[in-house]
Amino acid sequence: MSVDRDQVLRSAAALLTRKATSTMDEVARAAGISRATLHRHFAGRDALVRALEELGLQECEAVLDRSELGAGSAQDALRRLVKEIEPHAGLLAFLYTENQLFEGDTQHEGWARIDARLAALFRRGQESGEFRIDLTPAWLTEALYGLIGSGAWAVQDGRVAAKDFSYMIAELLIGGARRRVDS
Amino acid sequence: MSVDRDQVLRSAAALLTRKATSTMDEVARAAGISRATLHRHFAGRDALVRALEELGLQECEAVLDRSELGAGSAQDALRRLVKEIEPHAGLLAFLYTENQLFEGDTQHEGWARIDARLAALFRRGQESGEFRIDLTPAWLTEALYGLIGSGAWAVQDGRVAAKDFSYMIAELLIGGARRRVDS
DNA sequence: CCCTTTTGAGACGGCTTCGTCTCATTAGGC
DNA sequence: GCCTAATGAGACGAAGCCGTCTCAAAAGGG
Repeated sequence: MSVDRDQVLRSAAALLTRKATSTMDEVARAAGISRATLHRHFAGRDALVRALEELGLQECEAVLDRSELGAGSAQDALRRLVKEIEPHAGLLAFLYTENQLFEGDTQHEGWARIDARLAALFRRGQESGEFRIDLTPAWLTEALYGLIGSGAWAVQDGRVAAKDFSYMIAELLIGGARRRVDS
Repeated sequence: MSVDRDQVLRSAAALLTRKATSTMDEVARAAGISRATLHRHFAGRDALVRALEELGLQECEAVLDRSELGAGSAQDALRRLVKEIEPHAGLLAFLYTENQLFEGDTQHEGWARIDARLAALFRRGQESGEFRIDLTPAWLTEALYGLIGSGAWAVQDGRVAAKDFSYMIAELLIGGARRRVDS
């Protein structure tokens, strides 16, 4: 009988990804439970969003761990990362735009850790000579977030095929649109 | 005495860019007018957003015209485009995320025109051999929107210098992160 | 088979925002 | 200097959503 908190979170993530302004009632219905039960597990909307943020952080940390960003070439590490992060792209896109709403508020420190790990990957690529040095690691990190969000929305609306998601993102981020003469 | 409608729109755009959930009262105060006057010019919040969408569309069309996307190399055309669109990046970012909220609703047909013109640019680059053909024009268009949004937010939060905005976007989109061995 | 725990349904008040309205004030043309 | 039109300030009800509460029903363990 007891509600699976994690499953509620995941269904909430899926719904809020599609419609970021969903009400608590819609979130509850999507999870197949009543609004009362939803409130018993999450004190309020803020608590729900913060729990989603926590979930997103955990997923990201896990993805970063699995991707072994320190191994092999930075390019391949980045490809592994994008591939691994694909299942969580929707949640990430939601959290990314949600963060823009918290104007003055201090953001969760966990994101600083994620940002640092991503920036370190780009910096490693620059130091090894794989990546160009005129694009800052901070910007590449930001661009990665943006492309993940764009990709998630484009797939959701059918503008891009789901199977191409990780390829399109990784290739654009790594190689850009220009046709390569070398390699 | 009479209120300058266009100026109200622009201040609303600037505010909503920073805080997409601003109330009508905040929008009015930001424009230096009363809520009553704001309502005299825009029937409601929906009307305001739609007017902003119209403004964004006009700006985009104007930018596309000024950029002369058909002239010269596709790369240079894209660089001109990004440079020209910079002043409107905030409004674009707002409208881009706002569109995600209108789940089922049919979006303004004007965006289809913009999309088509952008996709045509990327297709031209592919046909001329400048751009790779494994990234679809639709995805490149989507990625351009995403990077503009990310860039606008990154500049707003101070993670990227404002002066680097167009360079970072155009270079990443065109050349990617990989270091080029050839020219 | 009973008893405890969890859930669902719904009601309730409160809060925020919206859209409308009124009325006094002010700006600016004539 | 008057007259008209626009504006500001504020009140008002309506609507939507939230958070809490109650109570009956259902589940599931012992």
